[in-house]
Amino acid sequence: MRIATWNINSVRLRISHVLRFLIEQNIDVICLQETKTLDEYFPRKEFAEIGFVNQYFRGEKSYNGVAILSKDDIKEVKHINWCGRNDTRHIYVKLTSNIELHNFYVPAGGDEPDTSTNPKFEHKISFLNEMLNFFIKNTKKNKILVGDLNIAPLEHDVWSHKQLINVVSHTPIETKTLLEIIKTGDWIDVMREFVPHNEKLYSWWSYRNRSWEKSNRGRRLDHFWVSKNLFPQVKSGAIYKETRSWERPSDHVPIIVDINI
DNA sequence: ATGGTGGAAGGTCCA
Repeated sequence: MRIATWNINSVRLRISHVLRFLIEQNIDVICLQETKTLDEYFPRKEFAEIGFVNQYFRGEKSYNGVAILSKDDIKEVKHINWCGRNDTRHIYVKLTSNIELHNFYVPAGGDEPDTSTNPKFEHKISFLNEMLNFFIKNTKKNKILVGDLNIAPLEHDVWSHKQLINVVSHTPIETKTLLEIIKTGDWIDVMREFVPHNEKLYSWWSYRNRSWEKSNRGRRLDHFWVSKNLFPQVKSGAIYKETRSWERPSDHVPIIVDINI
């Protein structure tokens, strides 16, 4: 089974990109973040026409929004309202193989990395602490967690560890908490099993840099984790950078993982 | 130190 995750920054604007990607890469299950549309406007028909007939999504106008679309049946769908907000940042399903697949869009956190002055950063840290507590209690096997987690946890997940150490997405409180979630939840950070920790690895390049590819000031904000027991079944993991060069791209690129299930 | 761009909006917030 080939599972992908992608923050597409508007599913309606980017529908042709997503369809092209799904077809060209022969994806079976796609997890989207930042769909940015109400459910009534979600492009159901376009996805169904290329085989993604099982569609589960939660969206809102302008902000957030997550979706899990699958060619194969899905057994159940749920979500959690993290931090007591109904803000469409999470959805999870049970695949027919009984694997629980979580799709997250973690708050970006605003500019100032100070929980006492910046409510957005406070929200992000609270969200992470709730994730930590949830996955400490929920240590079942057969889980996958993907999404835009808006944190680049390792030194070489950013173009300059030194210059970004006080920039939201790479501050110690964020990276420490994310690594703690991985550790206590018994997760495997799949992409870092395929790319050594001393090599740069990014999934996002800012729109604010026109020559994004040449300057290559990226960050690894998007993630694909599997519970430890599943990792032997993972056959490949790749960040599909090509989409960043497509016309009017998302600032994030997809991750593709092949897993025998 | 600042601003750079893009998306949903149709002003302004968010990333």
